[in-house]
Amino acid sequence: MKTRLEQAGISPTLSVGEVARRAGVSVSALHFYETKGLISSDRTQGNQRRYARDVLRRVAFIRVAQRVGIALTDIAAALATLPATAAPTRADWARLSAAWRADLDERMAQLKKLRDTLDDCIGCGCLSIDRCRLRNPYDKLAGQGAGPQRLWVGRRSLN
Amino acid sequence: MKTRLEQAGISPTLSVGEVARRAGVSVSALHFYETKGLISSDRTQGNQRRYARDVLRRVAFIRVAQRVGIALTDIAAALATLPATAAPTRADWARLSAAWRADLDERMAQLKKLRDTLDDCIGCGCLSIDRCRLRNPYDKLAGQGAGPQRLWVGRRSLN
DNA sequence: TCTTGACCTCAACTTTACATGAGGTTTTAC
DNA sequence: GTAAAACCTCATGTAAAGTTGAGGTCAAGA
Repeated sequence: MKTRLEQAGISPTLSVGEVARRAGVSVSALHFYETKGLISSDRTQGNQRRYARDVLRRVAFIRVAQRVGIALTDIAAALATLPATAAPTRADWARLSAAWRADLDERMAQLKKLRDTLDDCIGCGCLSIDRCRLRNPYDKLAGQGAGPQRLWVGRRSLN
Repeated sequence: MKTRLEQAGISPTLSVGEVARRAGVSVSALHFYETKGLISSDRTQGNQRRYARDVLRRVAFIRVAQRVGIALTDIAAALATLPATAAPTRADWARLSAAWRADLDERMAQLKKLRDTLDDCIGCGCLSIDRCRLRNPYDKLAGQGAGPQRLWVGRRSLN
């Protein structure tokens, strides 16, 4: 007997294939995220994955964060602050979001600076000297956990 | 006999070590950039690299571009539009800059959108549906060359 | 029931962007 | 003129973020 959700085509849990299709990522990527602890699943008797619906939110978050250049390990660290047991509340997400706000602000500022001054800055040669703010590869990260941390904005870790 | 520049500690060409120190990258990275065609050098009798001073500008450009998530192959393509023979003029850099402007604008907009709406968008679940603009992984790239091209903003190529 | 498509694990491969080390040569500084 | 520091090439290694494939199991529809 199907629930009303199921009759409406909405099952209470999702298979990998469903999540892959709906989140726009590959099945292997989902497996990979699971090995890295970014998402988790229950299993059926037959050992197949069944995801709670909030996995879609998590995966969306992962992709968006990756898109702004944040490494999976850092995303994992952030996601680890969400309750693993139940669907995170809005407040949980908001807290996580706040933790990243300073970092996102920094990235934005850098990008804006790059965009606004690329002509002048490169043209005048200031990119070639050490003091140019665009060239300074380090900056502060919002205290995520304890103490100050370093952020290499390129492709490295936040830690 | 040294030139006045040399007497002032400014030699007309730079060794790898010098470039590495001044540009804040490793020697092996410079070698690597050279194999990928992002920079080039003359050689001494003894086969050691000697760089023209504009290599500093190029390397600075490379790092900044990488920082905003652009892949080396794309950076190489952009740098290939600069004159290889002589030091690029300000206009050369400006042209290159203009070619990237739309892309940088897009990235900025995405980042801003992410920052501004992370709370609401994630909290309300809109990140989990397909229509959310933050989740749309494709967008247009400023015509760099001929015809429209696709941009996967994550870590993939611009092409 | 039975078959076909979706899943499972695990190992091996891929790409990007370098780093490291061996073994040998050049420059520079005294 | 010699020794140390810097450089050279080439091969191999590394980390991140997956992908691909083999060999086998599960589940849903006719």
